[in-house]
Amino acid sequence: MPDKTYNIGVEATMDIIGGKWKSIILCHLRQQTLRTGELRRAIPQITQKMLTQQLRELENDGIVNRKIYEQVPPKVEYSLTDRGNSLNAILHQLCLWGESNIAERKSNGETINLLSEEQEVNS
Amino acid sequence: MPDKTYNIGVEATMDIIGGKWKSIILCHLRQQTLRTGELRRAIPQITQKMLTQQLRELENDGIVNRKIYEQVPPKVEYSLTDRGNSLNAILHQLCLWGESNIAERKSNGETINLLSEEQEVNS
DNA sequence: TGCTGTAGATACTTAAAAGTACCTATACAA
DNA sequence: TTGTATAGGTACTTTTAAGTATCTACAGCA
Repeated sequence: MPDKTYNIGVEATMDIIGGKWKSIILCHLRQQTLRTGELRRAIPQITQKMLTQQLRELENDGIVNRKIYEQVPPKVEYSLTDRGNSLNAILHQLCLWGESNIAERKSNGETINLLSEEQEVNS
Repeated sequence: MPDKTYNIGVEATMDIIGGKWKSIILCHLRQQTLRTGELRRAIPQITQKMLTQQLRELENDGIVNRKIYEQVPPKVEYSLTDRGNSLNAILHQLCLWGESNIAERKSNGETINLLSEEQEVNS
């Protein structure tokens, strides 16, 4: 796809963080390097295929680093690039906004939940 | 859809600003109230159907206000709610990040363009 | 010897998002 | 009287994103 044209900056940014998983993956990479399996366990609903696919795209966009340890069984670590870090600072604000927005809407009587790592649902 | 559960704040935020058009629409509503037609002209590629649909969803999420003037021909104005304004402050940063990211990538030899309202492509 | 964990790839299917086409109704201008 | 602008609605199709199932290869453990 040669020569992609955007009409506004946010369109370009959304091209990078859009979709169901990328923003979630990036938020988990905030402040820490994670192995593939650690990411997968941090985001239980994601499939191996989607995780790999999204990480590849983020790598191609220069947002995450992929470090391969040449050993068996394989070990691969993902971390944010400088560009990824600058983006993640804003993403973190979106994360905080989402949390307070949920709190606001819950106090309005809506039923929306944010699961913390602690309070798991045991149904 | 009763009882939606999110695992991380950014997931909830993306539920609101995700998709191809919403972030763009919101950025255009920054600092100004716009009529439907003004929005449509500001975002030439969007269709009437998508514009209306996305605005309805943003209204349901408490992000935009819809003010109907009971007159013929119809007049409808869209503006940001307080909640919309708090979200838009962050969205504006994503916009700026996108612009500088494009500049960065262009200096790297990639061909990506950001059209300002001035410099139209005359091919 | 067979099972688990590691990090993928690939073909295929399903679900969701976006786009197209065509419809309403009325005021105003040429 | 025909065309334009206003702000939509609705049925249908196409495109894109996401999900499912199954495959590789090797080390270490019981």
